[in-house]
Amino acid sequence: MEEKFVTIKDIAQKLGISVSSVSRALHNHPSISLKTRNKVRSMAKQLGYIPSSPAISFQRGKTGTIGVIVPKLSEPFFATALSAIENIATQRNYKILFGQSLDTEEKEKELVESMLHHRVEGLLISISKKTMNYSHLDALKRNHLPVVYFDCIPHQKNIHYVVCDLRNGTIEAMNYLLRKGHRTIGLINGPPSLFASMEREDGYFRALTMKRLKIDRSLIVSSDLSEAGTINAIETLLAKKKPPTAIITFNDFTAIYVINHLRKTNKYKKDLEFVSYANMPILKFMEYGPSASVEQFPYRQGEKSTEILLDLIQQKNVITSEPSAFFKVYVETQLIEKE
Amino acid sequence: MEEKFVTIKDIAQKLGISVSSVSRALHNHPSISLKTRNKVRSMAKQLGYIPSSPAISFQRGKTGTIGVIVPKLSEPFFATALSAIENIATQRNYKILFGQSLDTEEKEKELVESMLHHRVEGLLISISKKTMNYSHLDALKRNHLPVVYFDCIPHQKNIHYVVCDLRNGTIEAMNYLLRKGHRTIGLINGPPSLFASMEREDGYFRALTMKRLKIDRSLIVSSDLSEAGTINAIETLLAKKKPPTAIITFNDFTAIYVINHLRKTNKYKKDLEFVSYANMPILKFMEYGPSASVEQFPYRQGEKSTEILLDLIQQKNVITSEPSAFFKVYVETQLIEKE
DNA sequence: CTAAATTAAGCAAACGTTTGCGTTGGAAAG
DNA sequence: CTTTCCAACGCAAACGTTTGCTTAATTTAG
Repeated sequence: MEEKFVTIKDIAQKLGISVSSVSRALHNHPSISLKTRNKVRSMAKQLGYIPSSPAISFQRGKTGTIGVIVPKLSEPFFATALSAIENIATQRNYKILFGQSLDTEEKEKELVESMLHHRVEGLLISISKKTMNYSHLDALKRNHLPVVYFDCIPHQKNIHYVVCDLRNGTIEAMNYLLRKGHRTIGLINGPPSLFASMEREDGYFRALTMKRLKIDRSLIVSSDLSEAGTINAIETLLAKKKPPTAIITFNDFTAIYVINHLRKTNKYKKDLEFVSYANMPILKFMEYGPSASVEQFPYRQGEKSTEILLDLIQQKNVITSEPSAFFKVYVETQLIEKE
Repeated sequence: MEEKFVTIKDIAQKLGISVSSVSRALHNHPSISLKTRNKVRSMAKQLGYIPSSPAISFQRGKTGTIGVIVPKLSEPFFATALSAIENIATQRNYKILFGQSLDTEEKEKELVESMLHHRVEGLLISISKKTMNYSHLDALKRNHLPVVYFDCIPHQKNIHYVVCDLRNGTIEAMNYLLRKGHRTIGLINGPPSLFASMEREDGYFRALTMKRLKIDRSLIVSSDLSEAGTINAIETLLAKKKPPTAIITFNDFTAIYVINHLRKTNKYKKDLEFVSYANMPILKFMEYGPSASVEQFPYRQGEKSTEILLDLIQQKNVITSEPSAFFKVYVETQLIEKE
């Protein structure tokens, strides 16, 4: 009744040969005759032998797994990214150990530790938005573990990362609105602490500077990205003596919150235009939504970061005296206009 | 330069004591004096010791991981479910090994095998929609691996599963439409091979039977769930001499495809009512969408199935002669009406 | 003051697999 | 008939950790 897994030892015993021969037979080692090889194979099948990855990992010192840490999987961006990560990893015979930080520094720390315990061969991280202290990430460097950050990256030197070029994305978005004649453009940004917020703001300024237009800082308001916080933000903007005629919002949902609020309070005007980020697929079916959205290609980001990570792992397995170069990949955004 | 992980052997050597003492010291074993215990702890910290999970897993024959296989993570349902799975698993000190079948039987087979290799202690599977042959699942039974299926389950006896009660969900949806006066209700279903399709159909019939209304089988059409296939389906329905006044669609996206198509071809009528399944959060912000949607609680399904699985794993570790009972959990759906 | 009990530690086996090296037996070469 | 060579296989160590059993030193009891 007590089920135990069959080992090569069992096969060896049944066949009256040594374990090393069994091991070699299963790996098609040339020094094993075809006859025994076949005997071993059929006995393995008969007994239902399943090789033990833990034992193999242990003995070779390699686990064949990479760790992935994201804030929250229920965010479509990360779900899509993880989907891509799994695809690439599987293609290259790696398995995924997965964890979510839920945007807390503590859980992120625990996860990183746990990944180290499990001897993942590399780590893909999109860091928590609340992470201020990077000491747990330093531990990774000490252990020379290949790490690639994506989307949400720490403010550190000498790291590999893959991100969207949101600054340029924002410039594109601004140019789109400027081209359509808007001259008073609002920006409902995320929390100022976020790197993503800084990039949007930066792009916003750049676009105006490039066109030699003057900058009104009060057109930038910050939201905590909740529905209530966003409604607050839009009210602030519209209360201005000269309210914006177009607004860039932190993401699609932010835009939708705003538009929904305006419609409910009868303040909605068809000529108030919105541009947001993320380009959710559902967007093109929405009657009242942003007229354009900045596509961030989560799938590509996942793919690219995984490829880099796996390359780094491979590279690590060959001796090299070269000082390592650091990859900084910027995935081009694309402004998707609603037909 | 060649970084090797510090082992308890290293600690033992530095301190001139045995490895067993180090191991016990780190586990606060009573037969180790406080003095050596402290010496060991500080030396471990100083050398940067990180316990090797692979070694521990190997030696104890337990990996502390569960496997999760879903068709596609980019589907929000599975992303949300996996999010819940990870939460529960982490709470109970289990790690997640993750893979996607991409709705192909072959990949699913490979994944199941790989999970067996990795000696996961249990498996959570939502099977591929194209899986017809269950031989790879039988292998799991042979190895007495606890398995809980969720959402998409195989047509087999003696398995544990967690699903939504879509039959009742459909009855609820039907009653909602009947209450609103509709008497000719269409059903755009998914592929007939899907269990989920059968349940919808079953509920559809039941609802009509319960109200002693007559059944018109031609009001049920099947779609491959692509946009084109769905458009085909709606056209079939509307071409009838007595077209439906309300339609239940396989999911939210199906409904949206249909509505979008009707609006584009100027066939949209306000009184043609839609009810769908999934209740995507964005739905309540859509001007033209289903007027109600069947919430399937992916998060709860993920939670529940993980809890059951972990309980099964624990149970397995205590000797029991009782024949195992099989859990069949039906998560109640809820019809969410648009305000 | 000896015997028993207790405390603190060490020894060694075990987990499943891989792999360098050693050992056979027989065939080919001399 | 030796010697050499090769094919085919076995031996044993190693990977890092845990744990049952043993041992040594110290304390307590009688």
